[in-house]
Amino acid sequence: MSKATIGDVAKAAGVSKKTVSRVLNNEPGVRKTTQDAVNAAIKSLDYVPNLNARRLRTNQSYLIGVLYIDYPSNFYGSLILNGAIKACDKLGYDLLIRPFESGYDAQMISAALKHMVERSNVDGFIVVPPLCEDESVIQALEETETPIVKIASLNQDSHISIHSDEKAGAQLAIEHLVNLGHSKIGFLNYLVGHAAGKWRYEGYKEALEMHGIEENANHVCQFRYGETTLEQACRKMLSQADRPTAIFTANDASAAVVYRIASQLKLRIPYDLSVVGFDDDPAAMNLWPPLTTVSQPVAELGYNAATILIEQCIRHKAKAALPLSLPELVIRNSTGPLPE
Amino acid sequence: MSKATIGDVAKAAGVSKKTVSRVLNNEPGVRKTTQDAVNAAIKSLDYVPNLNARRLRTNQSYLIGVLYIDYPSNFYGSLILNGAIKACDKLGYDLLIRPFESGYDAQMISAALKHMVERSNVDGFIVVPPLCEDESVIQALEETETPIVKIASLNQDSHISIHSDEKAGAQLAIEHLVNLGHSKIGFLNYLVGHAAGKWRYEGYKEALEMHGIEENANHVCQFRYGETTLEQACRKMLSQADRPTAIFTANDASAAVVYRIASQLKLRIPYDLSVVGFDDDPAAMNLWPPLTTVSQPVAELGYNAATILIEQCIRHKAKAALPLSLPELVIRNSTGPLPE
DNA sequence: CTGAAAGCGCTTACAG
DNA sequence: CTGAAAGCGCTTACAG
Repeated sequence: MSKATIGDVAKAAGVSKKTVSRVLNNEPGVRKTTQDAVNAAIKSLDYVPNLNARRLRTNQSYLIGVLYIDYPSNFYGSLILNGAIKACDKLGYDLLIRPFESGYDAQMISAALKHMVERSNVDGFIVVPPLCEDESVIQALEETETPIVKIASLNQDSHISIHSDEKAGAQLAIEHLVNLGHSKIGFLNYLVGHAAGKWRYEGYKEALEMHGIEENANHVCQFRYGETTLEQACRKMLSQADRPTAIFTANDASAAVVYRIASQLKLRIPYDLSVVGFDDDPAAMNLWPPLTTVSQPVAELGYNAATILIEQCIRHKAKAALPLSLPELVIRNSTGPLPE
Repeated sequence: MSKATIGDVAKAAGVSKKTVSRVLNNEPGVRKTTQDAVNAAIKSLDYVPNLNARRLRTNQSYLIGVLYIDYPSNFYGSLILNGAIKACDKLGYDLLIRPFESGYDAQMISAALKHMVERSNVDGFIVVPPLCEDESVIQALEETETPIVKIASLNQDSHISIHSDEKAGAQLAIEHLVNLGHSKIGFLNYLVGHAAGKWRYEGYKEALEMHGIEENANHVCQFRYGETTLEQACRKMLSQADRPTAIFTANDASAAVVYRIASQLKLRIPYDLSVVGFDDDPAAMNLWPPLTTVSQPVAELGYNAATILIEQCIRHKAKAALPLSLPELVIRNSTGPLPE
C-alpha cells in the first residue's frame, strides 16, 4: 500500500525531499536526469503522495462543493455531477455534493455553506440552477469568500457562468419546423425566471424573425415552474380556430403536457400537430410518439464548470474565453410536414 | 473565519493543547470545570478544529465513498445519497460519490477504487445494488482492505448488508389484494438476481400460503433486468382464459408494462385488473390510474448504512443488531374489489 | 486529572 | 539547479 513517504523517495533517488516535491508539483528548474531518477524511485516504491499532509501544509482541501436542489428524476443534476467528477479526477480534486430539498430556506443554506467551508474547507463551489438564481443563496455564498462558478445563470456579471448556446439550440428546433413547412409555431415556456427559459424564448423569436414570420401573442404562453395554469393555457392555445400547427416547448416536461392536451383534443401528433421539446430528458422516453427535442451536453457543462473553477478561480491560471457547448437537434417522431 | 488554532484555545483557557484536544474528542478524564473553561474559549474564539491536521495525524480521511451505477432517473441512488449525507453530517464525515456507467468493466472498477483508497484515502465504502451483487466489484473492494457496507445484498455472509423488510412489504401488497377479494394473483418479477426480486417473491409466496392460496405457475413470470421478454410474458399471462384478476409486480417499472399490456388487451385498471407495484418510484407518477405500491424508506437505508459503516466498521464501537426498516403500502387507484 | 515533547508528511522561505 | 531547516495544527505516547 501507499506507505512510502517523500523521504523514502528522496533517499532512493539520492536527492532531497524538496527536489522530490519539485518533481511532484511540476515545478520548473529540475535537471532532466534528476527528474528521471526521482520518477524511477516513485515508480519503484509505488509512492503516492499523502494528500492530507499536502492539505495541511498548503491550507487547501482539494475539494470542491456542488450545490443543487434534489428532486426526483433530476437527470440534469446527475449529469452535472458526472462531468464535474471527471474534471476533478483529472485535476486532482474531489467532489463534495450538497443536495437541498426543494423546501430549503436561507438559514439551511447558510448553515450548510458554513459547514462546507469551515469544516470541510472546500476550495470552491459549483452552483446548479435554479439554486444559482436565488439571491439569498448567492449572497450566503459570497459571505464565505470562496470562489464560485454558476451553471446556466441569468446573472453573469458577478460570477462566471457556464452554459451552452441554448439560443442556437432553440433556433435549431424552429428551423426544423420551418423546413417542414410550418409557420404557425407556438411556444410554451415553463421556465420563466430561469436563464434557460429566457434564452430559449430569444432563440424562438429570432428564428421566427429570421424567416420573416411574425410572432403571434396567442401562440405564446409563459409561466414560472410550478404554476398550474400551464395546462389550461395550452388547451386554450390549441383550441383556437387559428391554432398553431407546431409547438416548441422550452422543456420536455412541457412537451408532455402538450401531448396530454393534444390527446384530449383529438389532435394526432405529428399529423395534426408537431411538437419539439428541449432537454432530451430521459423521463420523456415514455412519450408516444417519441419526442423530437434539443439535447445539450449537460455533462460537458459540469466538466467545464469544474475545470474553470479549479484552474481559473482557484489556481488563478491565465483566463481564457469560456467554452460554449453546442446543443443538437434530436429528430424523432413528434414532428412532421405541415398538414395539407 | 476559522483562524484560531488549538494553541490559541489552550492559551485562552489556561490549559495545555492536549487538554483542549481531550475536550474536542470527548475523551474521559477532564474535570468538569476544565471542560467548561475550554468550551467557553472555543466559543469565544469561534474555533473550528483543522480537519486536515487531524487527518494527517490520525491517518484517517473522515471520508466515505459511495459506489453506485448511474442511470437516468435513479431515484433509489439519490435517496441513498441523501440519507448517507445526513449520517455523515452528524458523525463528522464527508461523502465521496463514485457513479459508474452501466457499461463499466472490472478494470474501471479497480482503477477507481485504487484512486479512492490511495489518493483520497476513503475510510470505508457503501455499495448500492446492483453493484453490490457483482462479484468482481466485491473482490476489488476486498483487495483494498477497506471496510464496506452493502445495501440490500443477497450475500450477507462476508459483509454487513442494510435493507428493509422487503418480504413483509410484499406481504402487505398481497394482503391488500386478498382483502379486496382477489385470489388469482399474478407476480411479475423483473429483478431476478437482485435481493429485492428474491425477497419480494418470497413475500408473495408466503402470503399466498398464509391465505391458503395455491401458487399458479402460469401466473408467475420472472426475468433478469433488461430481458425484453417481459412484455410478451405479461401479454401471455393476461391473455389466458384463467388469467389473474390482480398482479403484484416486483417494481414499479414492471407495473408500467402491465399498464401498457392491459390497455392493449382492453383490460381496465382497476375494474378488470388490479395492479400493485413496489418502490413508489417517482417515475411512475405519470401512470393513470395512480399506482398502488409498496414504499420503503430508502433514505433511511442510506442513513443506516453510513452510520453502521462509521460506528461499527471504522470506529469499532460495540456491535448492535442491524436496523430493519419497514416498508409501507401506499394505496392509490390501481387496486379495486374483485369483479363480479 | 493534566501537560511537555515529539512527530504525522508534506511545502514554504531561504540559502547557496 | 539543489538542499537544510522550520513549521502547518493536530494527536500519540509518555510522564507525573
